[in-house]
Amino acid sequence: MVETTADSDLLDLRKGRPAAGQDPVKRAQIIEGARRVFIDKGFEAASMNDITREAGVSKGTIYVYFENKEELFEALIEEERGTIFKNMYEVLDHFDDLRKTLVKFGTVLSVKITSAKVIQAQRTVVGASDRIPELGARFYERGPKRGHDRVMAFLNEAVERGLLKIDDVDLAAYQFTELCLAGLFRQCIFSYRTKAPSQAEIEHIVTSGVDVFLKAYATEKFFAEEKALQSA
Amino acid sequence: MVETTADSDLLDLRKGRPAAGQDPVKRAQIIEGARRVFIDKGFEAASMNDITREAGVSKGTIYVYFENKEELFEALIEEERGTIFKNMYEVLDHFDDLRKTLVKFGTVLSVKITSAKVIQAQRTVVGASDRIPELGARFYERGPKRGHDRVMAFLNEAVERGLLKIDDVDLAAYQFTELCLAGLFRQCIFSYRTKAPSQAEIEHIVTSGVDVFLKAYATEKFFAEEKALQSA
Amino acid sequence: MVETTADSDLLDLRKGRPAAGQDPVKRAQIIEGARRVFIDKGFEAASMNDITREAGVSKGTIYVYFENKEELFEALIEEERGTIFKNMYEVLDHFDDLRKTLVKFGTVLSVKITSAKVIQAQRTVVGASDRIPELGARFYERGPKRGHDRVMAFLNEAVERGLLKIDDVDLAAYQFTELCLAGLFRQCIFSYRTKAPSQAEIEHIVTSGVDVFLKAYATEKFFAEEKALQSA
Amino acid sequence: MVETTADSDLLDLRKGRPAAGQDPVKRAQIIEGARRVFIDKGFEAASMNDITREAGVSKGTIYVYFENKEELFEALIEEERGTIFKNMYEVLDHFDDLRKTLVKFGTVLSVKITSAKVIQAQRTVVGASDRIPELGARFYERGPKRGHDRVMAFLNEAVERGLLKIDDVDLAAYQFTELCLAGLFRQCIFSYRTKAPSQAEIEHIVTSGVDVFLKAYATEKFFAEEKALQSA
DNA sequence: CATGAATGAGGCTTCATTCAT
DNA sequence: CATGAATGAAGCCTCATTCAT
Repeated sequence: MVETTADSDLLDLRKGRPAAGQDPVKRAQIIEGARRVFIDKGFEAASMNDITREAGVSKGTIYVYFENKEELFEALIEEERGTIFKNMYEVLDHFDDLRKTLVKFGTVLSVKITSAKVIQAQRTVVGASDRIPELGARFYERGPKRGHDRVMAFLNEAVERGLLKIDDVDLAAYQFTELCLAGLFRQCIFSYRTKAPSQAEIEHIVTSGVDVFLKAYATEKFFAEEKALQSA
Repeated sequence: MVETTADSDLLDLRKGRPAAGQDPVKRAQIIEGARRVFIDKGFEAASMNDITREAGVSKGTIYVYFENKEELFEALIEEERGTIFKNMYEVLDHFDDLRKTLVKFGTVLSVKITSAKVIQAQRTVVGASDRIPELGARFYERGPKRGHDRVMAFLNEAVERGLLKIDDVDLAAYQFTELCLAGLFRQCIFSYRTKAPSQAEIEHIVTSGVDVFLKAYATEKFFAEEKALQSA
Repeated sequence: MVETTADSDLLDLRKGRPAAGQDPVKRAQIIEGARRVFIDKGFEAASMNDITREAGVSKGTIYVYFENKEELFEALIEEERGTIFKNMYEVLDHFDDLRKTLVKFGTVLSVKITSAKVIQAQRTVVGASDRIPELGARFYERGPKRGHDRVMAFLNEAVERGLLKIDDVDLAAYQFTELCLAGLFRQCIFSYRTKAPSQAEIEHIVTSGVDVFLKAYATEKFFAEEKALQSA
Repeated sequence: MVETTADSDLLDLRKGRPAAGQDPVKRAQIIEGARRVFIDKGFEAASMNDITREAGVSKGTIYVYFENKEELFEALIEEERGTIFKNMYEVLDHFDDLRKTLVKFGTVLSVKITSAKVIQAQRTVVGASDRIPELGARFYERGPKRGHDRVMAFLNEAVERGLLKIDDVDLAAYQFTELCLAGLFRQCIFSYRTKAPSQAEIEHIVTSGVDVFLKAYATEKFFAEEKALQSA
């Protein structure tokens, strides 16, 4: 699925100047300025003047492209969400070695979610979720929730192949994700960790998480196949 | 452990008449007003006037007790943290039946962390963590982190008793906690869930989480004892 | 008398291609849009964007035809004045039965001046008269004042015919006009009346007004003739 | 009837500082600044900054005393109305010589309504009546309308005394007022006249107006008494 | 020439903080 | 000391006007 800026396909690329609020370059420029300011200061503390300065556009122009501060913020968050979760689930597309796939995906997930940029964006969303609850809900629904569905689909396939035995796949998918993040998310989002975990740390956590997950849900068949593979 | 207002030990009790900002009753009154307003509206949207009204104190008085809005907010968060995490770990104090204890503790933890009030408080902290990173760090360190240490201690005891076999107890403690929350925390904090999970749901999640945890870490001895107990 | 756009005689028609701001159709189009917006919202609250939209012309084009917002407004008011007072005095052109003529004219005058559209236009002019005093002055001079002159001329003729006896015809003309409006103008312009008076009400007022006027100024001759006419 | 600033009687004059938005001196100060600016520029063109400067109070203070710009404006207009129409009708209180009383009252009325200050205030009200129709309506109702009622009462008394014979006293009252203003109001409000009419001019108009009025409505009895009085 | 996107000064309003009472 | 009226900087947003296309 391709994540693009909303409406971008409506833009006519005829010669001449684009219509008001239609120039994708300028829109991107505004969003980029907004990103720097909003992500850095949060919704309330960010001022439209700051964004104006950072984006290098005039105040009036921003208001041609976005109705008001809140809408600009929401557009930014949508963008961020698109960027963050893009390409995150490709690993799950080709069913290969189960353990390896889980580790690989868990690592990608963990690295992404705990990267400095993404944490800051999530912090911004959380901070604004009180004033604009739908914002956080939409972010979660179109971001983490979709990822969760992909994980469920993947686990279901593994069940069908007789490699896993799971009563509640929905719950198991959550468990898997949490095992891969094991504390990192909360630490990061509360600024307890001020920088992203190292690759090594993440690998350690994910390997262990997958291990726990498989010990709980893998079938005899899975372990037999794995043993066979290793002795080969 | 005694939970007191931060800095309270810095207050000097020299002389007879209490110095400015020394009356603990008035202080509590201010904090209580601040709680209602800050938790409800978030840091930026809350106005000192709101707090004044809610606390029933004059503006000047607030400024005697707290340097400024930010400091008042920080003091409130300290208080909240104390309230939230108090009495949360008592279950772990008496080592009894392992599975039961884990389920009991996991339930308490999950209920607490996902309760509407606590989620809102955490959202407020997260939202402010960009502007005041130490705030979130301190919150995490004195709240969740301490809990984590208690869990570690508990797991270590179980290991010593030969009931669990764990390589990395620190990591296992995180895994346990996350298994008990399985997705709930993120769902709540992003306002995807707008109300706290039901008791039944939490029990389902915790039971399953403990199960996974024990399948991964429990020893033969543990299972044998458990079987014996059940057949008794 | 030819009512044209003010200044129209200043437009030079030199050369072949019409100079900037010369196309009278486009000019009318702009004025028409301006009318709808200015009359509806008043000078300050009307935005050039509104006018642009309403007139179906681009902003740049408006600024070719009119120096700025104020000048456009003044041009519009000139137009309005022309429209309002055109054909208002025809009744006075043919000297016929005095009382009937006065009633007929008074009615036309009263209906016109108190019609919703005209009241709104006058309100707009009055509201702008502080900022642009000449605007109101010109409006009055070329509108009501000219009407007043026509009334004076008519009264003079009646005096010459021996039907009226008037010391100060100028004053009498004002008195006549005011008697025909008897309170309506002030009520309308202050929005105390929110809709135009009914035909019946106006007729009642005008009939009475003319009666008062004639009792004060008509000669014996007039009354004798009138009596003769009635008994015939 | 005493016209005072709204709520002024609620002010407690206890020692110390007055409550927020309660200090009548400051309130008057703000209104005075608002008067200068609003009356001079009209509602829309006046800026709160102008008023701030003119009143010598800070912006915040204005907003303690008045909800917003519109409310401040309305308060000002109420004040103005009170000031304008105060003491205007005292002449009618003691029934004395009819013609003299009418002339005296007509003069007071005419002088007042056409004074520069009052005209400007009325212009401001008219200009704002499009945006805030109730404002103009209230102004008219509590100002000119009340005056009209007083005139009606006076005329009724004269009718009862057998000095006047009037079918429609309501209409006659309007006619009387208009005869006393004979064109002046419209001339002033449209800025055709840029300064108030002279005392002599007003006397001329009013004398003539009363003459017309009496010729139309006075009884034989009135003229007989008047004749008797003069020959005495 | 017409267009309308862009500008940025300036409008109304809020609110953390101060300080006279 | 407590109070809360006053301050004024700064926030969001509008709109007359310009000028590149």
